[in-house]
Amino acid sequence: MAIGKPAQQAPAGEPTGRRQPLNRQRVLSAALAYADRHGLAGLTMRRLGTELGVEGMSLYKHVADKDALLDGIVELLWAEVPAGPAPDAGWRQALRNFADGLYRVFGRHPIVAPLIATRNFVNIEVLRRYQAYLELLRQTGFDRRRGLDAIGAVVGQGVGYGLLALRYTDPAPQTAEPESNLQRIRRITRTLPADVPDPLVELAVDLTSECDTDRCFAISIDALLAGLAPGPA
Amino acid sequence: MAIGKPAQQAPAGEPTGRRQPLNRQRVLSAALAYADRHGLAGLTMRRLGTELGVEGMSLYKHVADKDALLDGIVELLWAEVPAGPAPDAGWRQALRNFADGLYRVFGRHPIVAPLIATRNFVNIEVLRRYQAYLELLRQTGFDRRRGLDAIGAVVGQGVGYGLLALRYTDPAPQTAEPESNLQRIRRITRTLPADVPDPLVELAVDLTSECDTDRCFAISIDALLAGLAPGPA
DNA sequence: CCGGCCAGCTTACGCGGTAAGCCGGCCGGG
DNA sequence: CCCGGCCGGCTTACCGCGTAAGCTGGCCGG
Repeated sequence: MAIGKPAQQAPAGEPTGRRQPLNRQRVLSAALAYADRHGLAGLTMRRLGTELGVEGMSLYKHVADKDALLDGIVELLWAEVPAGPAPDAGWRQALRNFADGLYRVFGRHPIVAPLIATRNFVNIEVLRRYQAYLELLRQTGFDRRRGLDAIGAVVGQGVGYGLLALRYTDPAPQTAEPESNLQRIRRITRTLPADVPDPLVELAVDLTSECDTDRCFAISIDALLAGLAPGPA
Repeated sequence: MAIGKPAQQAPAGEPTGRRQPLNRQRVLSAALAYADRHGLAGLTMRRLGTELGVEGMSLYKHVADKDALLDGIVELLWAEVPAGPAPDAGWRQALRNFADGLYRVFGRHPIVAPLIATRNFVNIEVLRRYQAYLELLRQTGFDRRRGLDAIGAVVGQGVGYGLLALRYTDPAPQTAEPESNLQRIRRITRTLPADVPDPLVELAVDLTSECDTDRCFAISIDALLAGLAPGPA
């Protein structure tokens, strides 16, 4: 074998010996950060390894497999959502906050957040939040089932609009200077068949600029909350 | 080279010669069907090729690359949504129908439909539908921008609840006989840390059985539509 | 002082996407 | 009637991925 790194002794900074050992948390946050920057397709066990100064295979000591890694990322994303209602908030305000926090996660992690919608949904962070808000709802007179439905509705909106906002904006290039109008049109058109009638192209352009997803979200969460009410099923 | 299929002449059914040549449509629907049955991870260019009686590489004559294939599948999914308002329907009814059609796609293609939320959003089928419904809204007094917002809101709900319904149900096993209650608990718990408190486990179980996503969806789409109104921004 | 343990390393396998080029049959022009 | 080009499909080859299996060297409790 090659000698590997001869200096297992920490290069300069660690007290006792060897570098700070990995653990699930460090692996997951590194994965989230890496995917945020390099895209989901760019996230690879080997590359994540190098990022952490470690061989790819070593990660398997801390996550079962790549699926588990992705599920762990989802956990981290949920951890950014308010963990429970503010102490003085009414239930509507609390749920609005909850949904809003969820919605915002998509803005902060445009590339990674869709995992929330596509991977295993149930994880501790989710359960903790559901329980906290459910508790509040029960105190307000919701029965368990109605409460779960209400929370579900609110989560559905957060996720739905969060995704929609991304999709409307998404294929943005992220280069230094903003793209010209013509460039944008060409980019949008490229995935479409050649014979798309002009009005549809215009529509496509408007979709990425005219729509105010934030406002749509606010409006419809308010409408929803107005339509909900305590009581048994 | 190997002789390949010696009988290029159609085996029994085709008139002129060789098998019916592939085309984008056939490739896409085969891909959708295959992924429906074998999962997204199971969908492979080579395997899809064999499914179509063709070598994997041949598919690249009809789709640019795998990404384009997936985007094409999304197109097919959208094609299942009502293309425009029924002639006699009011705008609320039309939008409800639209959202509902979208929502149902997730039920019909539980494995594949999440692609709608994660891949390129803009494609012709989408544009066609947006235009059709936008047209109706404008006739009702919405200005273009408000109309787009309304459609967006409705789509957001369809997608959001569609996904949520899947996630609540999802990790179902699809074996012949239904799993025992204990099996289900174990399955749900497996992805969670070992020390989850019991109430959270109970919550997890309830999430997959107690929640009535259909009803949540109906309620909140109604609430939303009630809250929308024509007029300029 | 030493035995076990465990984080991380190495090797190796099968499979995925796809670039590049090849071939053989059909079809339209001479 | 012949022939040249075209085009659908085939072949080969490359590189990177996820991961099974086993190894190793240093730390730590006895």
